[in-house]
Amino acid sequence: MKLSNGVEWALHSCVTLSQSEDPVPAARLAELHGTPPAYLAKHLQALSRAGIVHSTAGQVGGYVLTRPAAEISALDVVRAIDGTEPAYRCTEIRRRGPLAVPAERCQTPCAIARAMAAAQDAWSAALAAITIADLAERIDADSDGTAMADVRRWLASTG
Amino acid sequence: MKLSNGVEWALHSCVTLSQSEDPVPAARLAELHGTPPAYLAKHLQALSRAGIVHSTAGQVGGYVLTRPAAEISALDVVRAIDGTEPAYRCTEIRRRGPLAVPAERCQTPCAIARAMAAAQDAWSAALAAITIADLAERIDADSDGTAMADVRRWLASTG
DNA sequence: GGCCGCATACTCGGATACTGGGTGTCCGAGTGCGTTCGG
DNA sequence: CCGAACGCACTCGGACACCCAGTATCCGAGTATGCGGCC
Repeated sequence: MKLSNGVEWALHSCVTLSQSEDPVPAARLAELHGTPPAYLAKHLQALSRAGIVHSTAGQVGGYVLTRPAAEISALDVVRAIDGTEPAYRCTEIRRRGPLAVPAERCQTPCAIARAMAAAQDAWSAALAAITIADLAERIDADSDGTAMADVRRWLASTG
Repeated sequence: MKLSNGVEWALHSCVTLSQSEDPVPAARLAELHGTPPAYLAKHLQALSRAGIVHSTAGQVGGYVLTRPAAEISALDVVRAIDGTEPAYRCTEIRRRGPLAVPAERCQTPCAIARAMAAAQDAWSAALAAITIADLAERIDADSDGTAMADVRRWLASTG
């Protein structure tokens, strides 16, 4: 099980966007995070499709969060990048082979699928409980309250 | 995020093995589950390397669980197949770019990495709480107590 | 001086190559059983 | 009749192709800005 690398970039980008009222171009986010600009842009498109960020074209265009950072969960971002499909997909092994279970007895999911789904729910719940605002606050705390101010200052500068 | 297909086969195989005292060849497990024999064998090798099953060669060889099914968690099986590496790997974005955090301030993991690790822990805990014996019991309950008996009967038959 | 139109530079968005891990398969090495031969 | 040696069939184990999703990149479409010209 491997999570796309873009998830990390998207989460950092959302935290950064939470510090700016004005649109921030993808190229600028890429510069700040030290990532390939074109590839980061691809993931930002996914965030846009998911309705997490709003994009504006033109000379002073860029990306802005569509709603307050406290209303965007880490789960929202992860699902936007990685998709909503669960990690475990039951292929209905029980309905194959010499001991195949007839279809009419497969109303409820396989017990193994239920266990895996419960684990996925626990994972999702943990991510749903964390918001972008929480992440920004914690990053700030890790740096004794200077990190987010530095980001705001850098975003305001002409680069 | 996508979980290897072999995880499903491995879990079903372990449940099946929990119903047999005698070694069960990979080909027989593949026949019961309707899976490609060679590919299933590959995953059983992983279970063997992880110490979950013991393999015996020779004419009446096959695979046997190394310990009671109640002492094998779903997490053990998943990790044997999928590896122990966490889904989210922090690439230390904070240490790159114009606002790079100096190394001496990176003693603790990034707040984002901590959040993702917490989610992974929740996922792992949910799987660790389920044993192969639990799964066998639930599958039996789903079938009104006939499934495991059918498996035992089929394994005992000469096929 | 104010307003309108246009060229411009910048932005996003999707379409296009490349690569690594998962998928699937095969054959060789090794082992325990059954048979057979000798005592 | 009993024991040991042999052959065998069956098993696992690792090494070898194939394919899709993630990785990375580029160029075209569209838009808000700023300037210049006109009234």
